[in-house]
Amino acid sequence: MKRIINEVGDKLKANDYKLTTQRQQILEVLLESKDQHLSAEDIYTLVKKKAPDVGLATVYRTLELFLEHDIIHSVNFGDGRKRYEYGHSSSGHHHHHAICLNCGKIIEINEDLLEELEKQVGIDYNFTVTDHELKIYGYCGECNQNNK
Amino acid sequence: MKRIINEVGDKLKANDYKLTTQRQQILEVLLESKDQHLSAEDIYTLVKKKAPDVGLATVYRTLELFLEHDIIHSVNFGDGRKRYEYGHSSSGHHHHHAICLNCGKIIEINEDLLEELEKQVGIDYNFTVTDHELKIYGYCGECNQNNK
DNA sequence: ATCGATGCAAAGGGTTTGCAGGGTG
DNA sequence: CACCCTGCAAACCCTTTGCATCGAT
Repeated sequence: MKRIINEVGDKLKANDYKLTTQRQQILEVLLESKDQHLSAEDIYTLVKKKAPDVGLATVYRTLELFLEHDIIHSVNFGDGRKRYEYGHSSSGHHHHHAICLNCGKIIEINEDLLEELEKQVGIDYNFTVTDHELKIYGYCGECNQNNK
Repeated sequence: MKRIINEVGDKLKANDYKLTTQRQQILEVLLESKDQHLSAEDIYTLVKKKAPDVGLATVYRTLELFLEHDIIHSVNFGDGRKRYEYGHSSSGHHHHHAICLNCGKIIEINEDLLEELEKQVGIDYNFTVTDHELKIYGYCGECNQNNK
């Protein structure tokens, strides 16, 4: 984790931004909760445990900064708030989300069968694809079980 | 269009809801603007042309009602407001959206190469898929042109 | 000493809700 | 006349912004 923090620090410094204490703490929270899909408020609460004086505005401003520098990316599950995850979208990581309509659980999907579709879209619609986001809705195994 | 309106009316009546004048007008706006990705406010403005007395709350409540009855579905492009389209998601229609990061244009994608992925997810994650939503980000032909 | 970064509180934008009045069966 | 539906305004939630202060070069 230390390594990642340093990398982020360097990336920011390269663009004349600082990795301040608060920013580092926010980054730490994100790294400690990978694949948790935290909202800004979630992050705020977690950071407050380390640094009670942090402000919600700082969290928002930091997330914005991280987004601009491709340090994190955001996902929108349509529940009115954005979620944030460490890692940039263009890294080829490309994981998707399956959302259970019953319990709300979010499952990471690591298949990536979309290369072909991306290529096709580029050709058919003259569109240069830089990223994609796939959400799959349905019912998870547990909820299926319980509804039987 | 008349036919669709009647169908919707029947569907609502079957569940003890009425297709009131306002609801019908909202439905008409949605039918007249297919593939336009209207926000609630957009719809409100358009309905106001037909019926200046309509309230924004009614638009929201009607959209909610239509959503519950699978008459429309909503998409979230991450710009802070939901968009609404006539048609339910489980109809096999399944069109996707390509969003230009420069001009914001939204292009309908009608390919559907996701069946295979859906099947795989069902097997690998024990997840019953009912719907999916794909957003493709990048640059449209026009914006590519102009940036050269 | 400068200039970005922070915390607080207020403002903003989209959506929801409480309530009293209106319409329909 | 009962009950749903409506319009209005206020409330709500998440996010952004203004401003004075703080902190690191």
